[in-house]
Amino acid sequence: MALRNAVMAALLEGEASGYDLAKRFDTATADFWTSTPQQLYRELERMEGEGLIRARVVEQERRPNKRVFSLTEEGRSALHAFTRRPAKPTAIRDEMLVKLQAVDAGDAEAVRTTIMERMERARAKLARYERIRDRLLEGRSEEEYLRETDHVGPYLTLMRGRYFEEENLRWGGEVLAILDARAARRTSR
Amino acid sequence: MALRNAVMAALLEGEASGYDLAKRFDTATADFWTSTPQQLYRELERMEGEGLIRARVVEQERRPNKRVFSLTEEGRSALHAFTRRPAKPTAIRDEMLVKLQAVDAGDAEAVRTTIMERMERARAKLARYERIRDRLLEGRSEEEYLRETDHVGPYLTLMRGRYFEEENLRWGGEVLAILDARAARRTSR
DNA sequence: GATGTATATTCAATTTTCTGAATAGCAACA
DNA sequence: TGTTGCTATTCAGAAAATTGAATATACATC
Repeated sequence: MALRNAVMAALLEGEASGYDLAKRFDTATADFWTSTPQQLYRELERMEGEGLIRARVVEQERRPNKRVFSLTEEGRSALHAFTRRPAKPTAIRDEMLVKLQAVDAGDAEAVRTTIMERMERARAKLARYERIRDRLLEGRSEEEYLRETDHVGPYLTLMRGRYFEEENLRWGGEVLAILDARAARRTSR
Repeated sequence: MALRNAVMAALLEGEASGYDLAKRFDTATADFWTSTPQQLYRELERMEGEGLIRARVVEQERRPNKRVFSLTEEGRSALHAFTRRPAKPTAIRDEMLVKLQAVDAGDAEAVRTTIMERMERARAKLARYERIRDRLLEGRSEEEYLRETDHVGPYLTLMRGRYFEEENLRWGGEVLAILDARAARRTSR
């Protein structure tokens, strides 16, 4: 029942199809909530049944038709109620960090590779976030934007995503240096 | 089946009871993997059945007896194999960020409170991480420690946790300032 | 003497999530 | 002309996670 809150929050930015949402909630792109398409479509069905969202079919010429969802008034008020309830603590699950925790008994080279891949992914995410930011700002400075818009939520969560990935890169660099120094010492013995 | 890898990585640092692990994997204390006691005890049973860990009963005088688990050779090699497999991307789920995403249609005051609570928690976690760090360093500098120890994994993941919480505080401060400025503008209109 | 907190574990039911498909149209590329 | 990739969605089954208990001992505090 937690996914629906994330879905409603996403729909605040405008109507979206299940496919649109699936892209937004993909681990490769999401900055604070992830989900699979299957889960989303099922939840969307339920939410429509409960009147939180409504669907309209958009006929497309060069693509399969799609169902586009938007928030109902009921959904809006459910979302408002959600913002008043206490939030659960952040749930993190990161296999990369489990691997790193076990690096001393594991395959150091493989762990190193995983960290480098993660850094590459962080760079890609940062580039993506930067594009989204540009689209939001529309040429304005951050200060101007925040003064003029009545829609700060997406900007603030995006900011969080940006900081997170920037920090991933910084941390990853330090970790690689430490692992390298260690590997060098080991082979020289 | 992912929890077991985190459990094995934790047991690398020495034997632990289900209760010990439950504390380490608690959302309030964990830095990269969370789990409930129920889940842990069930998984520990299975892992023991599969020979990845072994248990010994410790009789205690002033407390209930406990079963203390340690890695078997089989567990060690399973952990080694895990470090060679590709890691799944980080899974984050953060209701606070969902609330913030929806702040424009929600209760701004409640969202503000949530962020302040999260910052308080970040401070507590940082203090905890600092204590763990001191215990690892034993008075040495970071450089000395990393040169001398053959056990860098826990230090590097701890570093990640520290950076993450520091950044939470920094970001939270900025967000509060922005929300405050917005609230001030709104009431003055 | 009661209440709350910490240790230590277990059971059962439900809900959620993940895995692995399958379908179907159209576009782009070799 | 075949292959791959993107849009768009659905089904079924298995695995994992969450929720809501319950039990028992012992210490500390009011």
